[in-house]
Amino acid sequence: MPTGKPTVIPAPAVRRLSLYLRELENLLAQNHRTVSSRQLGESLGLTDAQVRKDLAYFGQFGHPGVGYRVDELIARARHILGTDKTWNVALVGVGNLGRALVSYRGFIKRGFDIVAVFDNDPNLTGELVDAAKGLTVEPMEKLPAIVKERSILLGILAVPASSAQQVADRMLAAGVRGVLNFAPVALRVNDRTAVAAVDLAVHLEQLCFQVSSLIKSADTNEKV
Amino acid sequence: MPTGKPTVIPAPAVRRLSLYLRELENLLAQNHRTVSSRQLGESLGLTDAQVRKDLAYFGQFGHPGVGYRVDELIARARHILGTDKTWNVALVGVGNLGRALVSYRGFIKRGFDIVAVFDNDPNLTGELVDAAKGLTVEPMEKLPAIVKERSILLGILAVPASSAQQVADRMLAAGVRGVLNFAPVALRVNDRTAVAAVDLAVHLEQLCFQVSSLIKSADTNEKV
DNA sequence: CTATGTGAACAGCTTCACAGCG
DNA sequence: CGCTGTGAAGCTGTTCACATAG
Repeated sequence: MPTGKPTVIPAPAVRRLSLYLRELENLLAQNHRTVSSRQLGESLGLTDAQVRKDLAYFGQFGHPGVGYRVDELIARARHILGTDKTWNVALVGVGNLGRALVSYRGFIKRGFDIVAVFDNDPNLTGELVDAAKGLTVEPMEKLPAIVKERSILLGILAVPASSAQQVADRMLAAGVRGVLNFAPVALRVNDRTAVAAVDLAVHLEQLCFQVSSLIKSADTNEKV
Repeated sequence: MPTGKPTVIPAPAVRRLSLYLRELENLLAQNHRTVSSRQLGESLGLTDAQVRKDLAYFGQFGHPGVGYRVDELIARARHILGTDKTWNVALVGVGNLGRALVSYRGFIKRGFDIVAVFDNDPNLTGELVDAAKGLTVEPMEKLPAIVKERSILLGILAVPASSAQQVADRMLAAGVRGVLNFAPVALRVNDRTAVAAVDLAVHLEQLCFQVSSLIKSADTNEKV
């Protein structure tokens, strides 16, 4: 028997799928029943062809002459991304950023529940970090037990760069399969594990480059 | 006279330049004098050819037989990205995330200084958000004056999705030329302005997709 | 002999344009 | 008609392989 889905999906298409999903949820909140590839593309700065091609990678769920049914497409996108069920997440590092992430409401809305919080600092152990959930800070020693107990597959790393690799290693040893890394270092992990990185300074830096380019080209046009 | 630098630089190369710079600063801290394209690539999961090609877009600053001088390359990369001088930044939205970003140490290290903080909520006005800098929360009405006064070109948006567009509009009207958007919506801006977006839930979602793929392919291999 | 810089080959992604369906 | 799905074309980015410099 040949493979059921032979096509390999381009990484950029997967990234955009998240954005489509976000936009679709906004549309649903505004009571839109259907949306065309043109509308969806416009709101994200993409062409209609791009949207159709992307969605076609994941299956055929458009309706010619009508567009895409919003609720249907949301369900499909969630299923493809894996967020049609809630994922339990562990967070390590109770600094300013860690605390903000624990109380960030956007996660639970999209299928992620931070169910355990760890820190190396014994002074923080037991501190209540989320009153609504009754979440308190656990010591790192408890990581393996809690990860297994609560079926945690995803981890958020909000520790300083200097300890990021070592904490990541402990997460993987405990059974975590995906790490969202906020520390400004590249992590080394085995090929059974996925890593996504968010470097806040890098994002500002990229913005800064874009702004510099804008300013420079404005100057040039002025002189011409 | 023809254009001095005819080549247009690929966006992925610019993104990677930030990562090279970060890695180079780590190397400098470890007292490395030079680095080869192979070494630099390995630490970031890239090929040596990719690194050389990227750096060549920005100029010729390698030394055949030796590699790249770390301090020299850092200076060049900073100059290209525009972070060889410090940028003043305004932050809007003093929620959990906003507070965490104000006290994030990673920004100043890389050339970004949050010099003003705003919030819509009058109850927050005057609150001290950064003791070291003596930064207090300003009301939105003061945005235009303070942006001009402190030569602010970059803004960080840490407000709810529902008010993000409107706050962005006010930032642009005040003279901000680049916006780093943490709200989960696509912003509409004029073409004189740059936007970079960080959607925390989207990053987790992408991670989740990768993990699902890993688990799925492991299952498949097991059966074969 | 080591390591860069770069044309040329290759791969992958995006855009085009249109057949086909509701 | 309107709008999707999709081969084919076009374009952009990556990898290769080697001339060249120290």
